[in-house]
Amino acid sequence: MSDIAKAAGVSVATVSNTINDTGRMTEETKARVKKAMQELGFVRDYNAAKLRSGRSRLIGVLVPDISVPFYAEFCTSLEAALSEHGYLPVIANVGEDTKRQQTMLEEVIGHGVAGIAISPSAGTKRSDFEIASTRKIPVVTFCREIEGLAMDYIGSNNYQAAQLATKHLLEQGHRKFAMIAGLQETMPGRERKRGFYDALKAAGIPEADIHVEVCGFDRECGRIKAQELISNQTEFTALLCHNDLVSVGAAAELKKAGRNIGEDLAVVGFDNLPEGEAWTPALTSVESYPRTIGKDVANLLIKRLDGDTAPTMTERVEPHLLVRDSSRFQV
Amino acid sequence: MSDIAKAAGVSVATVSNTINDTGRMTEETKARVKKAMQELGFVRDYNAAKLRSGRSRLIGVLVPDISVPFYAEFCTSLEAALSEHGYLPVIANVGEDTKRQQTMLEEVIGHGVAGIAISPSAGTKRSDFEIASTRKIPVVTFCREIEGLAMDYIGSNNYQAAQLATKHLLEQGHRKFAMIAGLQETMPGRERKRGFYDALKAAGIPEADIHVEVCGFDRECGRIKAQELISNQTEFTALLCHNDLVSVGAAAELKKAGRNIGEDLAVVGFDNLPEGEAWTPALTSVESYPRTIGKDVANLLIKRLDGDTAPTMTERVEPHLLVRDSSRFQV
DNA sequence: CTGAAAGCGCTTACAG
DNA sequence: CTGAAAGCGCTTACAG
Repeated sequence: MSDIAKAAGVSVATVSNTINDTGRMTEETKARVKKAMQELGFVRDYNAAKLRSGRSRLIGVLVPDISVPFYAEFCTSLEAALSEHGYLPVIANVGEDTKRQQTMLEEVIGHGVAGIAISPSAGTKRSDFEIASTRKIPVVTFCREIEGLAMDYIGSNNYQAAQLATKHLLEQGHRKFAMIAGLQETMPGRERKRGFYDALKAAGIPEADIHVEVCGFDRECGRIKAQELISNQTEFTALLCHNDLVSVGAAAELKKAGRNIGEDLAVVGFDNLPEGEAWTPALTSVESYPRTIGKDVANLLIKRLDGDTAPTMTERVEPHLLVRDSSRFQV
Repeated sequence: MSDIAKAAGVSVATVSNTINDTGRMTEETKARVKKAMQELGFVRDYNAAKLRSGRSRLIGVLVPDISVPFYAEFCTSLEAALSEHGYLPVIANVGEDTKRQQTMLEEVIGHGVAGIAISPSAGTKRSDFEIASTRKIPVVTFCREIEGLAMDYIGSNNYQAAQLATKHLLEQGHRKFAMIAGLQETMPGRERKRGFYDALKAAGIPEADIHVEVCGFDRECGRIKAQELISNQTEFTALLCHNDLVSVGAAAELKKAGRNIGEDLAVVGFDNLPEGEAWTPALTSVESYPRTIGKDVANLLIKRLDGDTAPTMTERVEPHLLVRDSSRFQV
């Protein structure tokens, strides 16, 4: 910076003022400085700036696994919104591990991020974020709502999503239900199951006709749980799965076992993955809008960084049911 | 750091030496310092460290779009390998825009990254990387090989992949071919087309029985080009598509038009997307190993950062054909 | 084995 | 409107 100050015949303070456009100098001076920057190929050092000013343009993003389509979509949308405001994401995959989450939180703070977006691992406690709050680094949580955390949160309304799906199945005339629910240690796992259950109870479906299996989040566990349903000869005409990955796995097993999906068996999932739509029959799904969530998380974070001190907010994005051939028929 | 020096009754130099484990002090001193760090909740400031030492633990990652499954897988694997060595990725989506690529390159360098992994946009020139080479920041390119760039490159062997797929189709007895090729401004677009074409010429297939359409990379353009093939009444029993997204789009149109995929028409794609496998019939695909590429890029970058000055290297990961129902039949 | 001090590249009161 | 100087939190020769 002193090089370019020399070249332009001004002081370094003037160079800094030009870069940050504090508007304290004449257009003529600015132009001269900018010309020198061009010629010398100047690239501002954000690190040094942050060291002095305390302000940073990096945002820490902690997700379980960015290769999961939901998070990939989320990150793309978050990155786009951040970059519009001059911010850049530092992304870390933390899996389902609170230890690693703590390490990466520290790591990302060590790198001087201005704010943090995090989908907290199951078992996260309020105190895990002390390291950020001490430093007044705003944190926005998403997707995994943790009870009693009292922090900014944006995610889809999982309870409502499950109710939508279940009511649809009831409307199609189903009376015997099964669900392959996700990990009950996570909020989406619990909420989707609760929505399913509540909708059935409200419709007067007896316990005996509601069967729930619990598993993880992938195709493989859909397959395994479907096999169990088959070998236990559980009776059901409607199957709700925690997400479309589980749906695809379960549907494949059920098809193999001779069930006609879309004719005598309805299968419904969540998250609207292309994979479910590509299936034959196309699988009904509840869209949960990862792109909306990504954009909203970015904007909330930026608002907080701009000094917004409005009370902690919780936003639950409204889901949308996409009825496809796997559940369109009437029983 | 001076606080913890005071607490431990040592100088800041000793604290720094403890953190960086330069091994210059007694275990006893180290223990005392570490205790003070714990108690005061010390988090090292990488920015300040980088400012003084010039060393950084951030890696810039520039991809077209992280929500494309191939790149999502790539990034997960890259991140895992980087984080094993204490590095963290700063990720930017640059689309297909060399202007934005230049901006983000500068941005990422401004944030003090130690190295850069980039899938260069079509039209990237050697001089676009001057900004990095001037600063001696190692750059590893991937997926998009740019001719005459003379830089480290890791990607899949697209030519070989297309040959694998085409030879398979020849072996199944096909004699009339169509291809929906990807953008010819990109190396994968050109190489997959060239591999297809060369394999057919080598087998003595006449020009008249080779039909090539060129489009983008998504389902929609697969759909559009398939419609064109149908309305032009192009004759073919084997269709090769630039990737599985295109395959799915094209296959859907062809099915609608009454073609029996897997019986009188073979469809083959690339990248082994779950979506293609979920299709009925399951679509044959060539796996191109994004996770291997991600890991290798990370390791090469780290080698370069460790001072490896071996000549520029090019690695082309060998592809693998996955034959599924869409092309298993004999003509 | 440990400490005092300079300096990395910026920003920011403060003075003029 | 512009400049001189201090200081952000580290690392690193250098001295002891």
